[in-house]
Amino acid sequence: MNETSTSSSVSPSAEEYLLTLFRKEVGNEQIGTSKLAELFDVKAPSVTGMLRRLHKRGWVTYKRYRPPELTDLGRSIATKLIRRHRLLETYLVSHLEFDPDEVHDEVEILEHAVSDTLIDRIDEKLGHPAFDPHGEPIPDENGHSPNMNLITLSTVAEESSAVFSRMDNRDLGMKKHLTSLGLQPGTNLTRMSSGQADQLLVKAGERLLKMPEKIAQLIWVWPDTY
Amino acid sequence: MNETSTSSSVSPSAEEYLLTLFRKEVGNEQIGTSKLAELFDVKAPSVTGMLRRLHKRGWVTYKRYRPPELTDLGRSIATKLIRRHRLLETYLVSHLEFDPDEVHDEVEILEHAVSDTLIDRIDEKLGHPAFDPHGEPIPDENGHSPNMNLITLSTVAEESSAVFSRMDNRDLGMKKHLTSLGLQPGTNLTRMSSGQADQLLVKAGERLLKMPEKIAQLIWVWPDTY
DNA sequence: TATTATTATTAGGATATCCTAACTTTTTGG
DNA sequence: CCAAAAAGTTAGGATATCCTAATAATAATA
Ligand SMILES: [Mn+2]
Ligand SMILES: [Mn+2]
Ligand SMILES: [Mn+2]
Ligand SMILES: [Mn+2]
Repeated sequence: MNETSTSSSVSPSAEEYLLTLFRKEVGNEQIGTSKLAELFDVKAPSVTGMLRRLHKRGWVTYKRYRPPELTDLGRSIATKLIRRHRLLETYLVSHLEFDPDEVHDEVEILEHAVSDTLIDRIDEKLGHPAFDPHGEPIPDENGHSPNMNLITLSTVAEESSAVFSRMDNRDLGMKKHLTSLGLQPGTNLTRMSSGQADQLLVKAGERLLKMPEKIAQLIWVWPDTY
Repeated sequence: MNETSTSSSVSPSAEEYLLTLFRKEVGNEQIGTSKLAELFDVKAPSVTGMLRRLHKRGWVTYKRYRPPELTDLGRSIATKLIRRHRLLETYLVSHLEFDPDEVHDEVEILEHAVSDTLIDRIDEKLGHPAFDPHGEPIPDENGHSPNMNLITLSTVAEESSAVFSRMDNRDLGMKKHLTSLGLQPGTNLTRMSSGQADQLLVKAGERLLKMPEKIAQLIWVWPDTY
């Protein structure tokens, strides 16, 4: 049923490792025993032991004295965790007055305790956000990260159109503002020519909007390519 | 600093025991090894082992072959946990569309993972509620439960109103029945005069209900006092 | 009250996580 | 290229939780 079925349950500690390895992988970095030990505030032999267990479970490949790598299974677990983490951060910031800078520690623990059901409700409540309060992409239910080949509205050529995809949602005020103007994910936008340099003219459905260049730089769109 | 300082940290399992013992204590019940084992889905020797650890930590008194009792310290820890539990249930129901009947399992895990900060934010967001969605009292930050001068609906004078607070929730069937009639914790009820002795006439919102005296004896309400 | 049934404990192990001390491999830099 | 330094592993324990099998205490009942 579940394409990424876990088969055995993952402990919070194990989840922490997968999450960390995933983040390193995304950043094209590697991480060894002592860095992991420092990060988790444990001693090196504890890391060696955990890596052996993770390897036995099929979540990482591990050869002694070599930096560990995620397996496909491990990566799929990590992707789900990243989704949880980022949705939770987004929720705490937007619905519970957390500061983006203080939210991480709370979530580092919460992420291991919330059910899929709760995550789904939060996701809905948030309107399926694509980015967390730090601007990091939130993978969807299938583990796919939002397409990062998006361009900003400000780089769309005049007389071309594009589909509004997402905004840098670190700015809550802007989100409300744009929504009130009728700009939502999916809205088709056409950039019209405007005489001014620091101002765009954007057609959104019926509406014709004047938009400051600065705002347009924060709006990510799917260019109409063909 | 912390008047009920824990000194050592409490594991989720230990918390579960304290919570359970607290609930039994409130209900003037005792609970022994095998009931606890059944409740936690472990075998009896695991319970004995845990009770010895809890005793060593000073959270319960335990003499072999005798039912365990909370110490003052254990009770103060449990009270905080009850507060968390009930605030979380209240929040999930009122802000995340959880059904009162499905919320408990989620919270049973969450309660061990949320920080005091998050609990405070939730409490604020909810406006410092005194009762959870099941009508159970929520202790305040100091562990004091709201005054429960509840009376049964059957003792409410005719032509007086009261707020539905809780029902004897050992009877699941009745709960469903009342819910289907629109009676939930928080519902304002007015007892109308009815000619009959063993039957009440109750106005709940728009509805006018006939209710057997026996049922009314199981419904606890907050009388409209002024 | 004597016997039986129920309930609870002890003994002896397993697994997960973490530790210190001692040892090995890899990396570095002269 | 070879000896330190750095990084990583193994050996041997500790604690928390949980298990099965055997044993003991308490409660129920004839
Ligand atoms: Mn984070
Ligand atoms: Mn975490
Ligand atoms: Mn509950
Ligand atoms: Mn719990």
